[in-house]
Amino acid sequence: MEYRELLLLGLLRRQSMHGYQLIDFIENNLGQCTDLKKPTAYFLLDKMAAAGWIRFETSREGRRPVKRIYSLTPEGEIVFQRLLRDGLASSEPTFFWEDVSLAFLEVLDPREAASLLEMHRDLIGSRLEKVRTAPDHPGTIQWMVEHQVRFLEMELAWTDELIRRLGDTGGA
Amino acid sequence: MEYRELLLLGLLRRQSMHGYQLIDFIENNLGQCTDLKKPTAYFLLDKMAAAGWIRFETSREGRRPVKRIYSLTPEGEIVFQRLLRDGLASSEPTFFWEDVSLAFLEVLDPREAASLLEMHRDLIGSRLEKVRTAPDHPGTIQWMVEHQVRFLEMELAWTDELIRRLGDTGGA
DNA sequence: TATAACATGTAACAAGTTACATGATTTC
DNA sequence: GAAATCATGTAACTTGTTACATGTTATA
Repeated sequence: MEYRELLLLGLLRRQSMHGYQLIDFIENNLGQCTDLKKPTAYFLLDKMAAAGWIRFETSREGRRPVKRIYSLTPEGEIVFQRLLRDGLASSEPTFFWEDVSLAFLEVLDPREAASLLEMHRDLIGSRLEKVRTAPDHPGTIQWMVEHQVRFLEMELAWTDELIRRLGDTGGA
Repeated sequence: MEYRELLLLGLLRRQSMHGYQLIDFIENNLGQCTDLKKPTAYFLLDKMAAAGWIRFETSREGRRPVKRIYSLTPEGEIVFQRLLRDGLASSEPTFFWEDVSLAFLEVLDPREAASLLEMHRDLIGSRLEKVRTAPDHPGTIQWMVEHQVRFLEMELAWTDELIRRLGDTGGA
């Protein structure tokens, strides 16, 4: 699924913007939920403009580099509607590659394993705090953030349980 | 992190095997938690053999293609131990790209959105059932599977709540 | 006056996937 | 005799990242 395209189309649908603005919004507001990098964004904007999904007007302030202000075309709206429906109804498997370490946990001394997992838990904890304390977003964008919170809470509880299990083994 | 390498090293550490056997085991036993494809596996085995992490003996049954039976070298053991510890203590952000659709949910009629989310939920439900009914695995490999179960349960509850929220909006 | 922010890109690389190629053996 | 399984790979492609390039304007 072309989620990056969907994201850009959806944001442009709400408001015409230039590339830098889009990237800035995504980094500052959705940085916890996405990771769309600058060159990727510019590349996709070019691609979608070539495909006729978006078009741009150029504008210039002072002698700064020319800005391209992108907006959705009618074809872009159709693509947006399609991607939105496809994305909602579908479900791609999520793999936790980090769990490969979990699979071989028994190799380590339970105490060392527990202390490593405590570092892991702390990292999750600080991410959770960051997402929780972030300012609210308008409309259903907030639901993206909420989902991330639920996920991190689950991860925290799960890691705590693993540490407890290791404690039971090690203490026995 | 080189989780695919860690997985192969860890499995070879428990038992020497040839490539096909490894891939077969991963597909049939860890198919719900990983997605290591055949060419990737063969490529990584070559790479790790060249790096001296594993070595192989060739064996042949009848006139079938020669098998390469891989086993860990002492250097491979060191790499395994390092990757294991790094992987356990670290934590990389998990992004839910599917949630981009969620961010623009308000665009749709709540009833249509709810029915699309119901399809999404059913897909998660059937995945959950599949993981739950899979046979148990020895040792901490089972923890990988358990984590996946926890995750899918969370996803199911979350999707159900979204559908309920949409119902509240639509009914009011 | 140096640094950060504004604004847009290119080029090279990395990782992994898909589709294809090869050929023997067992099972239906 | 056809299809599935055993066993190993190659080549081309896709996707996205990192590092680099360019030049302006506001801020410390």
